[in-house]
Amino acid sequence: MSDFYHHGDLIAVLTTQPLDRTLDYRAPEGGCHAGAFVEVPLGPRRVLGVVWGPGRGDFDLAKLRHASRVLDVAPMREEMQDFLTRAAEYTMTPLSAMLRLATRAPGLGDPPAMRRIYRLGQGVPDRMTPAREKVLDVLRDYGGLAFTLRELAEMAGVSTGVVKGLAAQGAVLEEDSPRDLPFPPLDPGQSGKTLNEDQAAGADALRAGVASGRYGTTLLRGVTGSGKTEVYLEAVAEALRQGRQALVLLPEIALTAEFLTRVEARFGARPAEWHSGVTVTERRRIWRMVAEGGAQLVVGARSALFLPYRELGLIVVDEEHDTSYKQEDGVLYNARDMAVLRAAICGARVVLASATPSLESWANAEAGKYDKLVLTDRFGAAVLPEMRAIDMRAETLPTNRWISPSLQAAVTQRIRDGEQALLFINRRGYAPTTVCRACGHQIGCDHCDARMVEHRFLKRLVCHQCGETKPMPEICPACEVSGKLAPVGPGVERLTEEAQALFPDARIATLSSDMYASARALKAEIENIAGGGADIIIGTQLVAKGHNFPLLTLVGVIDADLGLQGSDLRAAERTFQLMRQVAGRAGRAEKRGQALLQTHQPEHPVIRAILAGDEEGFWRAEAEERRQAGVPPYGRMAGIIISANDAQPAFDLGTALARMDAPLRAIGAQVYGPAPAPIARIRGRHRVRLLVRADKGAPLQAALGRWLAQVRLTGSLRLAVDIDPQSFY
DNA sequence: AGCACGCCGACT
DNA sequence: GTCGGCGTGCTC
Repeated sequence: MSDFYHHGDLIAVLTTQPLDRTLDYRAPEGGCHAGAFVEVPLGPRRVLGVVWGPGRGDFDLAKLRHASRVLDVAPMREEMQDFLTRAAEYTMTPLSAMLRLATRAPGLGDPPAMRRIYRLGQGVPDRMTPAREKVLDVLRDYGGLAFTLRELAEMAGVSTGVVKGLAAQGAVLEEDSPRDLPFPPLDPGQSGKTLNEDQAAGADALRAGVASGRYGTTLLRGVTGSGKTEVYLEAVAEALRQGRQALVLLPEIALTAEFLTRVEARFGARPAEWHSGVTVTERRRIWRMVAEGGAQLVVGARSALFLPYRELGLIVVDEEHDTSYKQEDGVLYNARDMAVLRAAICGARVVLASATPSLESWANAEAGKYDKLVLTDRFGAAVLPEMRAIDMRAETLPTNRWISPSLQAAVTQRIRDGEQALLFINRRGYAPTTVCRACGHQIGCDHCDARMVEHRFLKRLVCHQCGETKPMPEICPACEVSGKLAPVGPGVERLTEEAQALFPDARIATLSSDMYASARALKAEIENIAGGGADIIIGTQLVAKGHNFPLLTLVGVIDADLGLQGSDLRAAERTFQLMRQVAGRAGRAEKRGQALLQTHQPEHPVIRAILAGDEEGFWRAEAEERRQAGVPPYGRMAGIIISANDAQPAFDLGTALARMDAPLRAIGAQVYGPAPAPIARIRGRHRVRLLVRADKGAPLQAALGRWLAQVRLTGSLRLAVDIDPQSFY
């Protein structure tokens, strides 16, 4: 805490308001440290800000106002300021928007909140009643622990009045305690699962990395069931031993529950859990405890990267290839890349874990920028599934049927043997399109350009883009003929219908995120299935994400060609990852599994690489194509999204920008477009996209800055830069 | 982000 | 004449 500003000193404050610079203020009464969270007057309001440094001095001194007060939270550390600054520069996002990500905790300005808790007292109640007895029993059972009024009443099965009555007589003690309690300590000394030779060597390497106390990234590769989690938990243990904090990022909230259980088994307590589903009070507690050191391990979604860690020693990015690490609205950032940036700034280690790494990470490891660790052995006797293509050109299928006779026979066999089969289709709903057989009209969303997807389960049409729903119309909205609207193509619900017809005696479970009211209901169903509660599982992408089904020995991929078409440069990579991931489901336990891919192009290089299990071959071929084309990771790309209330001004601005491309040409970059953006209309706004490609070492952001500074946005025009865009089609 | 200021069409 | 639409600019 070297930089201290005395009352009245000139300070620069970064506020959460969307101003792309700091504002000068005078230091508040009592002074403040650099990094202090302060409340400052701005126009008629008071807003949250951080003391970023000494004032710039370029504003009329007479107009300067004083910061109102210093908030009662730990000041932002210099490394966090660095991180936000560099993340803002990289993503070309205003710094204030980055600060908003870092202050997404409610009640930051409030004094530490207290709450009333109840514990066992010495007093004896005048009269003992059954209800009172129940309350005292609960407190005795939990030896000395204290609970809130509601918790205690609920546990005892009595009304809160009973607890109050006991408190009035001293049989129960009423106390005030801070609401934001530290998390229970994790014990790295407990022994974890027994590791095999391969895993033990991996764990040693990761531990040594953490112990070095210096930045470094390790790509941890291991097929499903190879014990990746156990291995990187040893790196977490080492960070805890060093007294440093650890962060584990997971791509999907649905995965956290299972992971938390594993952490509890390894370290004896549950870590802090951070994602959008966590309550407001819990978020506040986590934010404060992370800053004060009362949380050693955080498990969460990408936004956990912006918590105020005091002493971060390790970041694990699990399933690092997962596309949901890329934030696609608001601040556009890739949590995997930001994790590496953050670690580099604060001297932490990064572990990127995946069975099927992204090509970016694979290339970084090949180039020696990342360490490489490969886990090969699987637990127990299970081996990789046998993978085979079903050539759909040779199968005879009636219209509106998608399960081939070959796949049907394989499923029947597995059920007969008392095993489970999974049918994978990456499409939610009943049918992806609804077409009028009278006029050919396809029902689209009124707000977007996306097609509406029929969901029979919800009895509505749903737009998967904006979430808009409407009832299924009786008559065609175009030609007004009634009764001619027909579903086209398969979705997970329609596949379930087909499976019910083909396997009438089988117990069929459908796993699709929109069919469960809550994450808890979904988790319960997953557990039920894992315990043998179904013979056939029909699922979307959801099942590709790490759940463990011990009885599952057959995976049938309904449409392995989905994702191969299109000009998306990552299509092949994603298809490969998805197939490997799904295929990894089968045969995790003792039985040898099988994966069957229904495809119309069994000779396609991606399908062949999957079938051959030739990962290195796939990556090398794909890497070479990208190198030739000069695209990521062998070149740099940025998307420019221009949006407006009407399509024309957006297109005009795009065209104008494409013409004035001198700043881009100066660094050897090219512009493509304008073209309608991947989603040409969102919530009534029209979107146009330009793509910029540059060579690997080119100063892309600086050139983009000079290029875009040439235009001014008027009216409803908005412009957003997407560095390293994920979708190209 | 808010909020004020300011410049043009529809109303009392 | 004035009320109010929102497009533009400022906030230390």
